Amino acid sequence: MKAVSGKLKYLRTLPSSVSRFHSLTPLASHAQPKNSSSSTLLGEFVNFCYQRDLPRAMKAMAVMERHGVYADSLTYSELIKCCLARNAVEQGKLVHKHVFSNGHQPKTFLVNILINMYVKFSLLEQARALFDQMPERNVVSWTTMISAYANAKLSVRALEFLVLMLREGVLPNMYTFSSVLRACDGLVNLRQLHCGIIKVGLESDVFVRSALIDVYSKLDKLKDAVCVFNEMETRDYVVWNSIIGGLAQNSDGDEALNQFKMMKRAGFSADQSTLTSVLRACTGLALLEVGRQVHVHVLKFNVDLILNNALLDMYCKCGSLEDAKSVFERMVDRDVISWSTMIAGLAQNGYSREALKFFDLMKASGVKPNYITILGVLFACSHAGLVDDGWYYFQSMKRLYGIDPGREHYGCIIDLLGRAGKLDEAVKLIHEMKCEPDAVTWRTLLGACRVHRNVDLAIYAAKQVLKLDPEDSGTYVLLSNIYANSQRWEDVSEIRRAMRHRGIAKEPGCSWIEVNKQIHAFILGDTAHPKINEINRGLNQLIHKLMGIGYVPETDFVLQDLEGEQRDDSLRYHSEKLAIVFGLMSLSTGSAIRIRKNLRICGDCHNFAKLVAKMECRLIVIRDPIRYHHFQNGVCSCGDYW
DNA sequence: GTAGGGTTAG
Repeated sequence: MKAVSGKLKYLRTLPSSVSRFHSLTPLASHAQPKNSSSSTLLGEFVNFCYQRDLPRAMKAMAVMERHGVYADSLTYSELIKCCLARNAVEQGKLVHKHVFSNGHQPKTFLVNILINMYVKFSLLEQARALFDQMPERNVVSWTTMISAYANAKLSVRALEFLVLMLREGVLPNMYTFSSVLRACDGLVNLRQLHCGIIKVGLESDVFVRSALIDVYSKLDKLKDAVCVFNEMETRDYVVWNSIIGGLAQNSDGDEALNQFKMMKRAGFSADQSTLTSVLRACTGLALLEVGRQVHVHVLKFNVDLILNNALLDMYCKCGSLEDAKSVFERMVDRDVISWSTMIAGLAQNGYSREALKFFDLMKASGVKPNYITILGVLFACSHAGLVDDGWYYFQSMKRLYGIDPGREHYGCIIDLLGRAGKLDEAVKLIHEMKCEPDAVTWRTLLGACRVHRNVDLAIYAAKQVLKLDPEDSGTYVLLSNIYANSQRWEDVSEIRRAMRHRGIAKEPGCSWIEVNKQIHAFILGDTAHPKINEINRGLNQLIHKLMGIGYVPETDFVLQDLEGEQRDDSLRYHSEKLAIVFGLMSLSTGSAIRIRKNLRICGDCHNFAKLVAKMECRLIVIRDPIRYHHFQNGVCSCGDYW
């Protein structure tokens, strides 16, 4: 065996030169390396690497190591790519050992690739060890580590590495910033980073911009996100997706849909991410018909799980469970989110038994429930008044599924006990909670007090709500009504004073209905709708007809008007009543009337909707901020508890 | 060789 000449070591072989080695006999397992020349050995190895023949390349590499033969960095990078593609962790480690085995320090380029390999194998410690040993680290070395930490949600470490990098005098590039932005979980850091980006002149990079848009919207700074978006001269489809996603996730569905139109106008077509966000916007706005239109485009991506989950949720939240079930049945894959969406969707829409059946099916299919799944299950129990089942699931969730009950789970049980009239037990549970009750917890109890007309406890619960959420106008109104009903005028004026002092005004009730893919909004006392006179006439006639079958407009609203619209002459014109009449006028006979509201539905409107549904033989679905009400044949799916 | 966007509750 001839000694290997220095020239041969780290011979630079470009991919275009691969053909040079094609004529060489491949290194068979029985080949005698002793008879092979160094160049033949190397040639075969290079060939195997570029052919992505991992087993043979690994064998050849072992032989080379025994003979002190080494290839060039580019060939090793091909081999590492091959290990990554095959998820061959052990082989990857051998390559690492091999390139360091001749006592030479490999090129920075190659070490960066090895670090990246460990990162992709989720072996962060190995990546870090390799990084620490490097005599020289360039921007790629630093960015690879920063990106790894950002992916692993180790935000502090990612930011720390940026600082260390700057201290070492390495200038971050657009890759560094788009990586580190993902690790940014505070506004102060974000503002600093944004300044840094502008300072080094990278603010026009599309990757950096889309990351900025994303982080600003995740930190609830939508205005800043929109600002970054508007300042852009060139936008690509990811930038569009970032802004549409940001808007949809921040409950600005209108603007998300608007930007989606602009995106199409700018010549970009929607991909899975775009459609997911558009569906989320439809979900928030309860736009069933627009959602159905989007569904047609979703069919192109029928194996995309996230997109299908968003579609499921859209149908559930728009109150069309038949569509949701049909999508669910056709899905190729279903994960815990698909099942949880169905369980919560069925429960919220009043199909508790079916929700629990889905939970059994989910377990049978081997999918493990998570925190949110159990919430849906408990919600289903509380909705159907299944006190024992609810308790069972609540008390066994830790043991069976390893999930600690959180505030929301307690909330479901408080609701369950409250619905069953067990108010004392509900209060006891609040005091026994392992986590601090919040405004939502107390509001849940307040809801139960409203249903069971427990004035003293309602006052107590309302005070607790206001301690934790002093801006909650609905609770002020409710408390003031309770005091008024008990002739406690001093307390009434105290509440009004507090409201004035804090600048809290009652939010006007608003209902939305979708007709011909257009949203029609009705606001209490608002006469802006072009057909308002016709609607008012229709409403008066309808009320007259309903009174004939026993409708008595309610006047006693204390403890009924939980966050609902005002109790006065305008009661007759509550926004959902206007929306129902408009629905009757505009939608074809027999089609469902679907309405979304910003406030809880009041007792009178609830009664009104039940009777209209019966008299007109219509399904009326009203989604308030908490619950869904399906009115059919004179009854509501909520069982008159909300 | 290093980078950006999407799903369940509240």
